[in-house]
Amino acid sequence: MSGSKALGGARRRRTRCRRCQACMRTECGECHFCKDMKKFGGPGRMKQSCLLRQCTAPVLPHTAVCFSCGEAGKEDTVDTEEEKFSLSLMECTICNEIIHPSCLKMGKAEGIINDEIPNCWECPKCHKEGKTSKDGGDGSGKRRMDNGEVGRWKLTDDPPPTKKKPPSLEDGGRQDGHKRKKEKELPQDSGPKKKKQKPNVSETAESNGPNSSTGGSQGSGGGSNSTQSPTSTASQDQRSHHREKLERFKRMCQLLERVRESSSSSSSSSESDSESDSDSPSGSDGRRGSEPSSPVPVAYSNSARERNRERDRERDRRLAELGFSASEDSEGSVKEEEEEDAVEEQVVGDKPRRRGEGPPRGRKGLTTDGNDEESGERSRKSTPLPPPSPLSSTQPPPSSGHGPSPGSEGFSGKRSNGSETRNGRTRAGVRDRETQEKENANNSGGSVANHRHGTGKGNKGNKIRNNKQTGSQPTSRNSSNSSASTATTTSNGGGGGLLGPGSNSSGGMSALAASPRSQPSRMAPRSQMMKRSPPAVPSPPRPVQMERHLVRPPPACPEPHCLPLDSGSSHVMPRDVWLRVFQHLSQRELCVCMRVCRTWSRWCCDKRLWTQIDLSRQRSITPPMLSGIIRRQPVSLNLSYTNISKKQLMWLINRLQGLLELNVSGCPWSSVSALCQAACPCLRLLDLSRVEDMKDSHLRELLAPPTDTRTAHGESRGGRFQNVTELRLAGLDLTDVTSRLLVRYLPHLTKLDLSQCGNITDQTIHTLTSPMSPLKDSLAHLNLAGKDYTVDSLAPNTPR
DNA sequence: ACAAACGTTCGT
DNA sequence: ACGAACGTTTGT
Repeated sequence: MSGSKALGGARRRRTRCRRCQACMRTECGECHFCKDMKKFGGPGRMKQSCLLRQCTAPVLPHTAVCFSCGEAGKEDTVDTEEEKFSLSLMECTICNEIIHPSCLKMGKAEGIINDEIPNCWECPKCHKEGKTSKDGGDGSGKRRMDNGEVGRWKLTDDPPPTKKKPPSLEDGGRQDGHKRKKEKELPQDSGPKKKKQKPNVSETAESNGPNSSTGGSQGSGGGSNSTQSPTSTASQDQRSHHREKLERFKRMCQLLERVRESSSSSSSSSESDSESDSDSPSGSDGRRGSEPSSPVPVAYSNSARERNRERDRERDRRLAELGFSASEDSEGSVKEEEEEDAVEEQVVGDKPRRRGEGPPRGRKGLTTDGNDEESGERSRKSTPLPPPSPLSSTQPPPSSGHGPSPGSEGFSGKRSNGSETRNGRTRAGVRDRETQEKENANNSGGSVANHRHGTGKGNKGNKIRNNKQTGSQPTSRNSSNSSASTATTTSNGGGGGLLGPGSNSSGGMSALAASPRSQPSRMAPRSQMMKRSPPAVPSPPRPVQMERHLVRPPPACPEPHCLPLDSGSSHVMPRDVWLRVFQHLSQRELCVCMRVCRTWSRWCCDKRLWTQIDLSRQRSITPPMLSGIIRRQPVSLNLSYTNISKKQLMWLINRLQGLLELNVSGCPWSSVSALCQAACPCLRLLDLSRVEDMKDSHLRELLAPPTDTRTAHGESRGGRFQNVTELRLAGLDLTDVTSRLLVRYLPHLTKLDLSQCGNITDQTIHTLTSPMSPLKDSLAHLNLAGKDYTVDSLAPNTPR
């Protein structure tokens, strides 16, 4: 049973935070999982939560307790972030142990905090041993997941498979025996419980496992000897488990995408933030504090006691090994940052790092996310996405956006959340800053990874540094990474989480912001990261698939209001003034600025500076670019003449619920068709000019409401883009059929561009201006250039 | 005790 | 690699 526990404690499954937007949302009733629910008329076999309700910051259950002292998280009892961090329960992604940083003998500073998930880190012990997620130390050579992903966050890992139990249940209910049952369970039918072959193994494992494993060698990884074989089996298993988790996430993400349509109501993006709830866990804290020592987890039922004993023993051993002690903290240890920072900072002059407390703690930061993700993606797989490409292309430097609050509609809401997120993050976030920063950095770097973590392989050594760097100054990190220190990291993800694969990544960044050209490198990614706060995203471990990653928009975290100088004083120009200056810079230039110093990096991520993102004519749209876009949550996105794939576009659109303007002109219909499965409730401007192979039928698919009525949730009836007021269809091979579609599905159209549409005739004009047309009054601008029309047709209502 | 839903395993 | 199924864990 508890096999899993081998590690630290039992592995605890995480539960929803209940605070993030996703958690607060209602079931869509349309996704696969909802449809499976009995409440929606399904069989109830899948037992999965609605795709739109996937918690972005799953927390440790209230029953989770410290492996060392057996008590729950107590962060609520203290005020400072540091203390909160020390008293909160942290779950190691590698060994799965859940412990109070303050109960570690080793310096807690050595741990690498994973911002993406609350209360998640790579414990000092594992970190020290080099176990990274990936590499693991485990020695494993084992399989681990392959990717290394492992590292990332896992929610829980252990497979508890153990339990066997067949009790059984429900089955009866199940009617049917689904296949599985049949097979395994056959014997009993009713009972079905499936599986569990493991019993044998597992049992042994469990029973023994723990012992053996734990005791034996590993101790889960973690602890015990990691050195030794840390995980040998256990670790491996765990990893695999991790992997699975990750995969799940991916799936979810994918599903989300698919589902999205329906979801119109809420958007994914928004979620982002909120989650952090960092505390959530904390919330949990409250939980029991009881259990003194017995670490044993609740869960185990059966042999629990015995196990417990064993566990205790193991625990002790492990602790001993680890050097845990009941209370020591060692915060002190931090040190490191310096190096890293040094580089970057020097460059700029920023110095900020310490803001927090002396030792930087925070590592994390989410900062990286975007990058991380990206990198992660790449590194890991690339499958889905197109290969990273060099951004180089020509691209116009976009002008910077400025719109003040633009994003508003969509975003605002979301963003606001973002802030929450922070809060949530608090843990992370807060800590971050202080303590965590360092850690974060790691994370971030790594974080980016969580997923990355694993990836981070390279990191290990660097981790801290990187992390810190990243964490602390996201942006800078990039630079640093790329440039300086980094090299090392860079290679893998190390450094990068950010960039990930070196070249690409850099490219990515640049792409986003600047586009390829010159700056090749660095910047971009991180910039977004800056935000640091957003913790949790469930990021999919996997690198590649974009889908999985949930890229959260940068939280609006509190930013420094002044620019600290080396002298210790602050620059005379306050943030507001600097922002005014930044508003006059192009995206590319902003990217450059972000590399200057941590403070600038953060300032340059101000949403107001990125309301418009122009990636037109970029040869390739890379994962980093995509996540960079998501993080910035632009109000206006120009993807014209890019080779963005359908999958990428779908991924993007589903995460930009606040997008007001979208330009996909010149893109192939095969990609643009992604919009047929998306929900863009806020979209006001859609530019479909010169979309390759676009026909009337395609436009119908695009504008018509989702077939699913259900999905429609109401709005849809008006059509997927019913709120679009400006539509550009220049240069398309459309016929008069189109006009009927417009009249029917775009009732609020005020500007229409039909220039260079050779097959449009007077009929279109008549349709648009007929008494029955809602457009006869609303349409204020109509461009029919490049076409011959009769004066008469234009005469009537249509304003021209 | 129950509903929800997490994490794992199985079948394709 | 995916998606489905389902045991088990969590929170009420």
